Amino acid sequence: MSGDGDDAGALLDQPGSGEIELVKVLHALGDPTRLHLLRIYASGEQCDCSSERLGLGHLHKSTVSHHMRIMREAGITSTRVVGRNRYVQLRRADLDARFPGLLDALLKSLEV
Amino acid sequence: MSGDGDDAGALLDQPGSGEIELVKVLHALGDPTRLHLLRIYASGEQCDCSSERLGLGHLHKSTVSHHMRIMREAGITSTRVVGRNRYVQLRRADLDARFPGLLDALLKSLEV
DNA sequence: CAAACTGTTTGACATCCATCAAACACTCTC
DNA sequence: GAGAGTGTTTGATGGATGTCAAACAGTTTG
Repeated sequence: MSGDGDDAGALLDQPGSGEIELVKVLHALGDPTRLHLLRIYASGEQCDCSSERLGLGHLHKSTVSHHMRIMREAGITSTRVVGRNRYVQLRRADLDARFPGLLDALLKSLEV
Repeated sequence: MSGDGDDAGALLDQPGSGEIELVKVLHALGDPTRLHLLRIYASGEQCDCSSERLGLGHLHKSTVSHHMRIMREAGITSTRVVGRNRYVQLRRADLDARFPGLLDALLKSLEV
């Protein structure tokens, strides 16, 4: 059923847009797997955590969950719980507001 | 004396401008001390490693040397040996060429 | 309700990392 | 050349990290 009123799913805990710390963002992205995830989410994907589109088939599901948490707690992504799935999304507006130009520069750098 | 012909000092080993890897740069900057160093060097300083202007008096000199190496091997800084001093400098042009806009965005984000 | 599904949590483990301390290498100065 | 100065290298150590595996929790379906 639909639960207790949230028709779009509940949002997992995450830092407020003004609380995102640069050093945590950089630390989170200083890992190949999470940098790969940034690329995926930036392409507009909003897929669940076990999607094949993530390209993480070589990692255990608990490891993927671990990376998801790091990115969410750093303020890079937001996670919405819908049913038994988690939909992860890039916090593009929040990141742009806090660190103008950074995300765009990072995404452009990823293409190199 | 002047040594063997290098009047500006020898350059320590560093990756070529085309070999700088984004994930290594982000990993290097995902640390409070090194992010602090980035801010110092970006201000145009080109001081030796034990300068009080680095604001690292609380760290052992070998620890500072360790951070210097991480940043140099990531391609963020270049180190020139002059006499018994090491002059460290931000590789602004190389970083801009490889990752356009990234350094500016990072420095602007540091002001927040 | 039972079974399947999705993802988290906990534990274990090997590795990496930031830090300090001591020894070393190199350079400058006396 | 002896001593001082600057920074690196090596070793040690405690803490963080990435990974897997197993157990668990919530949800959907039969």
